[in-house]
Amino acid sequence: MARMKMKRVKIANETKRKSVLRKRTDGLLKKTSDLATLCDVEIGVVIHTPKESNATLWPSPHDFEAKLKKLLDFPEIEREKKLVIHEKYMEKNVEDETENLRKFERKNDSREYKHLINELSEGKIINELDLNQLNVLCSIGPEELEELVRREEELNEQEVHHVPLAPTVENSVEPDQTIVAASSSPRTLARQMDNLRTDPWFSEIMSGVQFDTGFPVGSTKNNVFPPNS
Amino acid sequence: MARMKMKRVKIANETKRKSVLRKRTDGLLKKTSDLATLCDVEIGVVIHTPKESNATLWPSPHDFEAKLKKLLDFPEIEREKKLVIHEKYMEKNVEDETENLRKFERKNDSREYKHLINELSEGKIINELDLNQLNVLCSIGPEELEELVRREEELNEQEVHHVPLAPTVENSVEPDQTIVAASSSPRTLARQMDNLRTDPWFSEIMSGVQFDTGFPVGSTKNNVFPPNS
DNA sequence: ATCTATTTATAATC
DNA sequence: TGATTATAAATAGAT
Repeated sequence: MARMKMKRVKIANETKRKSVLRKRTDGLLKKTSDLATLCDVEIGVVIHTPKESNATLWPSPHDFEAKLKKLLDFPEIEREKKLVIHEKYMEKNVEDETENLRKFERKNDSREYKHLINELSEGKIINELDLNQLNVLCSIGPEELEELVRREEELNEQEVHHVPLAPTVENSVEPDQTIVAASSSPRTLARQMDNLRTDPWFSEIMSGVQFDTGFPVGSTKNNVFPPNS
Repeated sequence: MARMKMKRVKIANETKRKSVLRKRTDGLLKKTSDLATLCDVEIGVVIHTPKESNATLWPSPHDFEAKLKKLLDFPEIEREKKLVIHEKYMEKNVEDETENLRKFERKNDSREYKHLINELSEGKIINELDLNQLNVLCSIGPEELEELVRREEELNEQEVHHVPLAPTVENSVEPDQTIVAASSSPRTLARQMDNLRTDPWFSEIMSGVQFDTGFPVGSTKNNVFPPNS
């Protein structure tokens, strides 16, 4: 930022890292404060340094708690529907922007989703797909969906229950790079997909990606920000 | 910031305010991401627009929830954390500082927690208590807890299910402005309290306050709460 | 959504 | 730690 452009990787030198943490935390919280004031929104921030045994909360612990409570006290389902995410700056997703774009450019490549359909037919569960694959999944049209259903039925005739259609959520693993589509009740793959496509929460996620990459997934209107605005 | 220096007050024009919200949220989350990467820290951000029924979470809702769950559901892992507040950019906290201190001064007043026990016995749920009351709650010792349990049991014998230990969420009434107390599973009051007392997240909050105000809640060393930490 | 003139944030240095 | 300052980033207003 100053004097020199920094690489977006963990700072090796510990002293420097701590210095940067202090300065940037100040900066971040100032911006946070400004945003909260200017736009009349409530913001909570928690910064936690794993190795150090402390966390920074913004605003005060009391207010932070209140904000969280507001959020957490919504029933889970309702809460999910209210969430809008910014994938743009996902943690550890900084790697290669080019690679990202390249992947997204293929999203309309029919071969891509046909391959996906194959994988899905063969039992790959939606939970295992990465964001890009989910993105491709979104571009699957009605015809392809029908095909998917057909192939699924074929498979089911041959070997019932072989396909793990109702994956359980694995809480013990932290799927940071993976969006997990959790279903509480068993569904067929096609049903699962359809649910996914019409799930507002998922829509939000995908539209968030869309916004970030500039590659529309669904509707182009009012996706990322305040749905009610 | 550009073209003109802005006043640090709520932007009157709504269109402009929303525009600024969008832009600055992007900026804030980019800085958040940078900080998390550069300094290898975990950061959670929630931006909530009171009148809108959604919130922006960083990182993804999934990861954000995972982080929270870590704090809330797995006490044993995060035991020894101490909160540090940044007062620099605290939201309007000046006014009630005195009030805060005054309340904390009473924390060791036994009458205070006996009154609380009364209220609790009468069905007041923990979620409804404010931070100061929770603070008092913390100073309740084993004997008092037992008494609390006794009284609770008495009440339960007399009128089962009358005490709203597990309130339902009222979604139809603008929950954005209200702190809704929801428990996913019914608990006894004593259990609830015990959970609270051993909840590291809560501990953090309380010790953070302690740290913040300079008024020790419990011991000045480590935490207010039961060892294990 | 894009484009600059400016304001901010901050990396390096002391 | 706390300043200083040259430079990178963010962004207000206009398009």
